[in-house]
Amino acid sequence: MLDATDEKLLRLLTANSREATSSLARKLGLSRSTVQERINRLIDRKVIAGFTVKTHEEYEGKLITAHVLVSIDQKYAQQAIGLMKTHSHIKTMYVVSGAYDLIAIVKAPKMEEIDQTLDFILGINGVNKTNTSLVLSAKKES
Amino acid sequence: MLDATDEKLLRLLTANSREATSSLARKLGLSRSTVQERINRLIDRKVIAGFTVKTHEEYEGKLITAHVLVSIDQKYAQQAIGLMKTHSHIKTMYVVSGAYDLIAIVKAPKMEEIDQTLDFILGINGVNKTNTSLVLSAKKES
DNA sequence: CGATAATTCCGTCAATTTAACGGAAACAAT
DNA sequence: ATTGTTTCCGTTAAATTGACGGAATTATCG
Repeated sequence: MLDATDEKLLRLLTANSREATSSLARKLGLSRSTVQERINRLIDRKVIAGFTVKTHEEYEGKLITAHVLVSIDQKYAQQAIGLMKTHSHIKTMYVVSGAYDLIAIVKAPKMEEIDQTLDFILGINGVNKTNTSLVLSAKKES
Repeated sequence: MLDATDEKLLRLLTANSREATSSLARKLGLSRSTVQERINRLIDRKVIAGFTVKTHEEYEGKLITAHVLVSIDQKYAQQAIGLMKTHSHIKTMYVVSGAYDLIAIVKAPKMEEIDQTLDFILGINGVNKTNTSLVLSAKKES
């Protein structure tokens, strides 16, 4: 579907969508018109939906984020997921396979609330283990 | 902080960050150079963090996603992060505190490529342990 | 295999856009 | 009124773009 050049182009545009087509072309070792066509193709093929701004969200930026891996007894899984869904600081949840069963992305303005959310998760019936990683910084954002 | 013009400009750029400065200027009723300055000011004032690509969820949706927790020797950390940044299937990276040091979000269309990416990560100097969770489904998305 | 179609690529030209100035208004703060 | 700051503008040479037609490469199929 996407060849290596498309992916590199996509990465460059993701890093800076305002970079001039000519500049992209130089970095990709292609002619400017080719890059132009590739971008148009990516748009036509619905790979690229558009170009936008990344804002330093005063709000989002100030939130503390934690990735919480959760291990749950299979028979309590649905119930636990249902409960966690309702918690306001649990922003995203992924059902996964691996050493854990669920990844919960927790965001809150204060560490105290992150703590309380972790306590909430640990208190849920069927949850037997968690592993929390506090996000210090994002090195690459898509 | 932001005047009405800045907000309108921000809205235009959010809709299409690749729009030419001249075109923005016409829509805003300002000279091109003024708009250029305003954009630079927005960047300097940390309102705009960057310009990026919006991808279609249909495309994103077809990708297999894995959350990879990575444990790295502190002294190799920067080097490892630099290397991982360049890998096309590593879409996002968080520096974290906890049992691991880094979380890499890996996305690829085929399981094989996920595998290869994990091998790539494990092969990096200083990486001593990883823990991979394959995303089966998202139960809640922010 | 060979012919044909489709895709990807490139160079080119005229028109537009950009970066980088210096200086004019507008606005505050004394 | 004066000084300083911010926002704005016009101007230039240099860079970039859009829009071609056609070459080179890859697929497709009879």
